[in-house]
Amino acid sequence: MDNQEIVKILKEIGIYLEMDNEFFKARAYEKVAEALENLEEKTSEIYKKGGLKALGAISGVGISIAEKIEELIKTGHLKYYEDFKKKIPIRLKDFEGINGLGSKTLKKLYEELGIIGLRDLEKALASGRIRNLKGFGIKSEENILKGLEFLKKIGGRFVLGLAIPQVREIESRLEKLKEVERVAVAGSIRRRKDTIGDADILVISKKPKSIMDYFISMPEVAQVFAHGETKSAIKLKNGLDVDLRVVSAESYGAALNYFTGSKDHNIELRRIALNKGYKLSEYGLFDMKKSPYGRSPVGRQIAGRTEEELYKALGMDYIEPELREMRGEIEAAQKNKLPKLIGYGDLRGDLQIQTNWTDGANSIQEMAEVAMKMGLEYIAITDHTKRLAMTHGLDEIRIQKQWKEIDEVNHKLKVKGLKFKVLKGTECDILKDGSMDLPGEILAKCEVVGASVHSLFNLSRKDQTERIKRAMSNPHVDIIFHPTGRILNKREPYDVDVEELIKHAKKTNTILEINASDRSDLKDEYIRKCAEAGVKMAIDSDAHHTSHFEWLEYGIAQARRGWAEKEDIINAWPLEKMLKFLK
DNA sequence: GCCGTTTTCGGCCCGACTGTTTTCAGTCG
Repeated sequence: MDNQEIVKILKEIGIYLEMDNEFFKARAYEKVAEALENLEEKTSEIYKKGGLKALGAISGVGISIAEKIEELIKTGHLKYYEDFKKKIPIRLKDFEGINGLGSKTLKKLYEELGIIGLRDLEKALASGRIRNLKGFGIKSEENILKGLEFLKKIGGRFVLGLAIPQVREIESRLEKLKEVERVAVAGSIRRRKDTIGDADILVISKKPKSIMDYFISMPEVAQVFAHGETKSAIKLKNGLDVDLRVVSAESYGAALNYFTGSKDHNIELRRIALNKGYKLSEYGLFDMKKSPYGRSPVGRQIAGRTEEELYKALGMDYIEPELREMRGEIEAAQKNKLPKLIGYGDLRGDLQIQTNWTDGANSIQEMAEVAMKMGLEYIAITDHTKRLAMTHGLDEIRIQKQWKEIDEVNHKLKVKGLKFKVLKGTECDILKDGSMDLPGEILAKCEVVGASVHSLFNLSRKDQTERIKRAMSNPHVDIIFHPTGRILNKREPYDVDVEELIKHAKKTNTILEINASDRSDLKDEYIRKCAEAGVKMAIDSDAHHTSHFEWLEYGIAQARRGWAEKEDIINAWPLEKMLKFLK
């Protein structure tokens, strides 16, 4: 049984416990589910190695839950869970993501109307049975109906790069309102998670009403969930949920911190505050002891105007939003041991770019001009190779012709007195056995050799790992592009032992790519492993169009989420140093 | 159900908004 299945069952137990008003037990199960979700190692492996004791070492796992996990791993079943299912046989997964349907409502819908799946729900809505339930009305029926529509249409999470432009557009329109003093985007967007569930926007204002009225009546609004003086929530026509909160300047830092999350990070901060005799809320950090009136229920505000003073008052260094995932950042901040993250302006080059020689839209010259405007100092042209026939991939002859064009572009730049450099590169296909799609003598003449898997995604884990390791061992291969092959919301990664790849990258001095497009590959956890292992990485746009250089920002964001510093990223280095490092 | 230097019992983050209510439960983040 893999982690995902265990996580799903633990989460469902949490929902069942909520139905029985066992909130703290529910939270205990949820916490373990979250811990397992972030676990690299398989839970079954942990159990195999260390038994119940090793399970108990996982954060939040005590005797009771450890035994339940043991039962799941050993037998594939869990009586405790199945008893819940017998009592209330709802397909909980069906209702995930429908706004407004929580555990209590689901229980009621089952007990009163026998609803166990989406189809039952649709029928009940159509026949008007829901609006006649006690505690329900026309509005509740409408809300469920709308939630259902969106679940069918979109369902799930947005890729960061798709959500950010739209949210920034709303942000800039809010900024122009005269009642608005300041706007900030918080939530998982500020943490730059690679996919996001919704958007949170904060506004400082003393006159919230007109801002809220504007917000809920924007042309792209599809549905209004909430419309209050300090909080409003909407769904956009494209399915993205956006929350807007109005806060005061005194509370801005505390509110920004609170609405940025992550939830677990916030809970830990609040716990630390409590231990110090403080209370932390989105309104600020309050000292409950030192109130002039003794132990007042309000307390005296000691921080909250800025995030910086908040972290300081809690006795730790400022933590960048990208790190706030409860992956050791609080402990590191307490010990002054946070990494100095690579900055958003630190990239000097881009080492994966396609042009109209293959499946790109623009010429080498055009790509170079825009890259220069973006502030880069060098790019590598890395068109596909012949194996990828649908892109008209380059063979030995055509790539040499391309080199001539690159020489011409470089010459023109030089004549103009520009320092910008275009490098000769390739995105060479890795064949089934790990050999390369272009001969060694051609690769030897490329300045940057990237190697990619574009075929046979379903090889066994062992074969896929060996295939890529062999490519790494090739004396010409500098970088493995998009090492796990995933595409956000579209394609799962192929089965490959990334830890083994990281080890072999270290051994062979091969660079692993952080692909900044919607592949977001490597992902943050692997980036952190690379940084820890001393494996260097490259953040590349994988641009197929001049507009795609903007994606680099998302690649840097993921690198930061992986605790990467400037020294870990070779294209944050000056050209000479970078070239010297390549094989 | 978990956990611990306020510790083995008694807490567990905390507040806004909605819809259906005559005072609040449910949901969300």
